[in-house]
Amino acid sequence: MSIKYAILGLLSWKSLTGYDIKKLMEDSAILYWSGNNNQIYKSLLQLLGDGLVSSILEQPKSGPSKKTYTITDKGQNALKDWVLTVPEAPEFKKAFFVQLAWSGVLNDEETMQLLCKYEEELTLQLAYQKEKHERRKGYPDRNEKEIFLWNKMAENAISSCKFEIDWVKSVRTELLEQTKKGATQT
Amino acid sequence: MSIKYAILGLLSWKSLTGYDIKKLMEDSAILYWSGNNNQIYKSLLQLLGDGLVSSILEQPKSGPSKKTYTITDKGQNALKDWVLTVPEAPEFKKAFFVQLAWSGVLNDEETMQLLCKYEEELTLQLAYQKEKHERRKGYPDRNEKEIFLWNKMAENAISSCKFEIDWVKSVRTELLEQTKKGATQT
DNA sequence: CAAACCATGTAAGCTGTTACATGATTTC
DNA sequence: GAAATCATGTAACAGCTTACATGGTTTG
Repeated sequence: MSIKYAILGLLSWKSLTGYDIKKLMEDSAILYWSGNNNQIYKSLLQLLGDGLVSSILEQPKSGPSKKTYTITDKGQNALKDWVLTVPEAPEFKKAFFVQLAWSGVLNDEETMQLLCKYEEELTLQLAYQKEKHERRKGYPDRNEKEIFLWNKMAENAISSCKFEIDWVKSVRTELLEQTKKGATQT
Repeated sequence: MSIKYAILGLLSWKSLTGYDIKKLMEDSAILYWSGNNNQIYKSLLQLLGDGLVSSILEQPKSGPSKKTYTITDKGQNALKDWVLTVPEAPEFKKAFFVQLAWSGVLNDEETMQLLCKYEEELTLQLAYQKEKHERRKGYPDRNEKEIFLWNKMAENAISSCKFEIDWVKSVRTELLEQTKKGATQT
């Protein structure tokens, strides 16, 4: 469950509440989880049970009570150990490809419309990623290297979208050419 | 559960057993599931319950008994309806980025080694994708459009790997330059 | 005074993986 | 005769999402 290490990483930057973590995850291009309560609050309890974080309950005079979590030395070590583990290859889950795979049941116009809709989704996604990158609010910037890597990763997210848009555009134009050729031949 | 439609799609091509489907999924770059029994056999039972497929139990004189599944008219319609639904944007789950995000705890050499290992994983992945594409055994090729699209999708899988490799290479060289600069300045 | 936000948590359910269980047949 | 393949299925569990439940505070 690498979400635990995502949380641990955020806490290595500064002490946070569950709610803070939720917000940071929602707004992050890199920490790709949805930021739902269930996972976050459960993970925090587990981290606490494992002694990787400690918590302080605060009861301000005004406002709701909150638990602030802080990483422990044991947590810092666990994080470093995990960071050094052999990385996994990325997972590209392109559900649309499953759809496109069976587009044999469609006519040319329907296929084109499907490709267009995919491009629209990607364009939305791209705008979303760019916005996240430009806001860039409330994220670690402890040193030059960290700033550099976070920027590079955000750029990667943006370029991945662009790459996919270019791909779908090329498929559309090539498909159009094929259709024309087929029409003139018959 | 889009795996049901992945299965339905395969059955729209030809009648298959659960075991056939398992093998096809394992070897496919597009149908990204692991091809585990649990999901496939359960999905087939559900599809049967919904009347989207029919099954015939065969008991050959030699060899194990097998159930061959065939798509029904209702199944064909359900597939086409699903293919025409609004596509989702792809999910890029790059677990490595979570690791790299907290590489602030590492020194420069450790960071470099981490990036190198990621590149190795990607290189393996690329070879795997290429091999899948070259074998290209036992997949639908009902018409020119279908062949074209399947090729384009396989190329996309390969190019996505290449894109990621290029990214990690550029990060490595830029990071090396920064380290040198920092070293000469101090 | 309604909507949005702060803040914590729980319940139910879907998706997906690894591993287990069984048994026949084919290949080396 | 051991290992791989064909063929079906189940059990246990990890991961993730939506929605529910509660209640105070701030903003428009």
